Amino acid sequence: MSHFGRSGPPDITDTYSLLILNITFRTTADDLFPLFDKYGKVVDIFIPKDRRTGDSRGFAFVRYKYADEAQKAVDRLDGRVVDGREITVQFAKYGPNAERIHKGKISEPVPRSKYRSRSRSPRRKHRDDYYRDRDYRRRSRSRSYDRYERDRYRSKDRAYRRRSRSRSASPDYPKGRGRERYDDDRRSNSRSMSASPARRSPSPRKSLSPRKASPPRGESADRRSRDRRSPSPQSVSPRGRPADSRSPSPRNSDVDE
DNA sequence: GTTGAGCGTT
Repeated sequence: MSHFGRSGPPDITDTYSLLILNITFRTTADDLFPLFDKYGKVVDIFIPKDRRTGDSRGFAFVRYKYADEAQKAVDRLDGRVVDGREITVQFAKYGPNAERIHKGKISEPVPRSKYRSRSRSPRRKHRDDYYRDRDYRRRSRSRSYDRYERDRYRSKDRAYRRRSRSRSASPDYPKGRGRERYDDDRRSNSRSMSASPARRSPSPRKSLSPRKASPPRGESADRRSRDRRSPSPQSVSPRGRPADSRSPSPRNSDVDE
């Protein structure tokens, strides 16, 4: 959402995106706009928000009209304290205009600024090392929203990932166990769908009227109807993965992208 | 109400 009032990405014909990291969770585009607009022509500012709470994720994207201005903003705003937090400004690596960056001469976001000491962020080195790993995985998965949303939705996963990368980078798990858990999840999922534990009545035998007593056939039909086709691509089943090796169903091209 | 490595929307 741009704070310009438009829906979706505006004109990205000749815009350079900057990634703003380390911003506060309360910082909005309105707060960043005047700051970045001072150093150049800001086309649009976009701050990803969580799907659940709608709160900022802690980083923002600022699109500049010209590269030189963007570069200047990076040098000027990188390390600037905003709302009591030191933000990190750098060129966006991935995005709708990533090609533009590659085509341009800014393909190297490496801090060549000699006039600025980078000794304030020792964390940068770590991120640089992780960049290739994450990049490789991202490219391999070819933009998977299911995994992305799953990771974002489970705060526990986030903490785990954070810790794992900070301590040891070898979160290897036995494959056999994974398979077992997968089977269990599948069965559990199927069971939960039919039983509806979330809204299960305390006494389904007595409370419900005999007529209203749901016939097992109706529920089953409903469940299968939903199971066959995902109601919405956004709310895909948490553990429900599309085609699997054990599911010999002919996949269509509509599922992919 | 919390959290702090990261990469984006109709």
